[in-house]
Amino acid sequence: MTKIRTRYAPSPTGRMHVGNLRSALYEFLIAKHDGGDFMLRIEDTDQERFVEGAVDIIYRTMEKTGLIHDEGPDKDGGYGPYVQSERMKTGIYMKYAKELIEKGEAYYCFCDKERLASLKSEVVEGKEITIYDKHCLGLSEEEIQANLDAGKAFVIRQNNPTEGTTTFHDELYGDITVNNSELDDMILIKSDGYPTYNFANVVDDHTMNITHVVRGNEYLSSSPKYVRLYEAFGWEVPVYVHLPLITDENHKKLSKRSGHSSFEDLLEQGFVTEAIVNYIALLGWSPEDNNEIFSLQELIEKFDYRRINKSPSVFDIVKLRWMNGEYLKAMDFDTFYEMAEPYLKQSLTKDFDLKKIAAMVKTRIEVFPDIAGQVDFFEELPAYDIAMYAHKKMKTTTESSLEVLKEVLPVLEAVESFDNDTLYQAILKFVEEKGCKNGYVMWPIRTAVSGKQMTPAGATEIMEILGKEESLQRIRKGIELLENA
RNA sequence: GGCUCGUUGGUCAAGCGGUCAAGACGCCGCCCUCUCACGGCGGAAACAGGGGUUCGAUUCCCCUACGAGCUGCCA
Repeated sequence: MTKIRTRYAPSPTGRMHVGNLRSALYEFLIAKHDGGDFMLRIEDTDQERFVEGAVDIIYRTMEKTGLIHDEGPDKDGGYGPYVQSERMKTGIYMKYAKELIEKGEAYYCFCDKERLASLKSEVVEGKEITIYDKHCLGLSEEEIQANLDAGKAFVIRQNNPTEGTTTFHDELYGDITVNNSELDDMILIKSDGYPTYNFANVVDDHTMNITHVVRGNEYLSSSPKYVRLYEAFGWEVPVYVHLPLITDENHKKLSKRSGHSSFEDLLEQGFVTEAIVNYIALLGWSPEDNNEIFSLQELIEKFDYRRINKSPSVFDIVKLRWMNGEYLKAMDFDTFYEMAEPYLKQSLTKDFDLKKIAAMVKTRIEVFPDIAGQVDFFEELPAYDIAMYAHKKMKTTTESSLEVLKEVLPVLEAVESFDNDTLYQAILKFVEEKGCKNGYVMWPIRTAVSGKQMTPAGATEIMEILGKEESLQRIRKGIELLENA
């Protein structure tokens, strides 16, 4: 059995789309699960869509997610160059295109835009559909040469048969057969001399010895044309694995509009890399057991591409949030703190013990930006409705709260050390003397010092953070509010 | 329009002829508890429809419906 070689072949057109990231992940996993090689190839044949800096994004993302390639532009494995624009300079695409012309599998086409536009076309859903009529296939050698000599712009098109059928095999979808009459004579070499994706992809995959071509489902219906190319060359057809699409909640191809279509979007929204990778791995694939939390290493061990689902899956940001929360809970505290600190500092400018606050918040947030809404009250007591003092389950009312607050204030003033334990013990003692439930006095205190319905900690922990002066002041403020009611 | 693919709870997803049709997220309830969260327990919720094949179909075949993708000198 030959060693598996897969490749991730992105176009540097901007951010890393999660669909592309998942392709890269699966390509990586398929190779690594089998001890194979994973390579990176940059497909920059479209100069118009090329975005400055996009290549760096690709490198950075691969490194951050741990999808380390064995070969690539920066790691020559003997199959370089690994950037298509550089490969083009070697003349490789033109050479192979001419080989196909000689075999009668491709031909020069000198048709200009006007002629193409005049072709019988149909407009469906705002898109114009034309099928090339093989007009230039009828050109004689002399005519072609004359055009070439005159420096006339040309493209090279694949010459597909108009009869019969073509079948190709996909590991997931099985055999797929199409009528050759459906096959358009797609362009192999563009008029600017660059190869199209379709052609460069085939030439590169073959010359780079790729054994498993793993790519998005959007290529499924054009795969027969690729297979024809392999066959025209007399090359061995690689193993194809087409991946199901990832869609948004409206079941449409995940687009920028969703707001979370790229890896960078997700990082900006406070997700951690490991959780993103984990979640994405599970979009379209599931392990044999019921586990859901996997490190990259575990994924490598467990990944079996035969278990990839065929149907498209919806990217569920809610579940990703849950999973991110799981990662945050499992994270060791120091790492968590390091990541949380910038968010804490954004909300808290006073001299608080941020580590203690971070610890409170760790099991209560799903993504870092959630921190703000959890800790805002430390910074400043919000304006609140005194109706909050009445809580059915705690059996408190505004009246009882006022009474409790007034009674407990001296107790708190008398506490020698204003820390959680001491405060808790002091209040417990008060509760015992009063003969009521804990919540009956804790609830009013917590409400007074936080001004919030819910807080990431109990009354005593909050007071410890706030300090004696601020805490007592907030309680007095509560008493004042209740008295004026 | 044509071609290709897909269709199990709201979402992810197991299942690969015989199951009371797993599990997870979310939702609801209960417990724990100084609120919330965490954690624990429980609940509601699905095989798109119609024909076959078969002793028996979620599973195999066909049709319909719906959805998606492709139909670019974009990938």
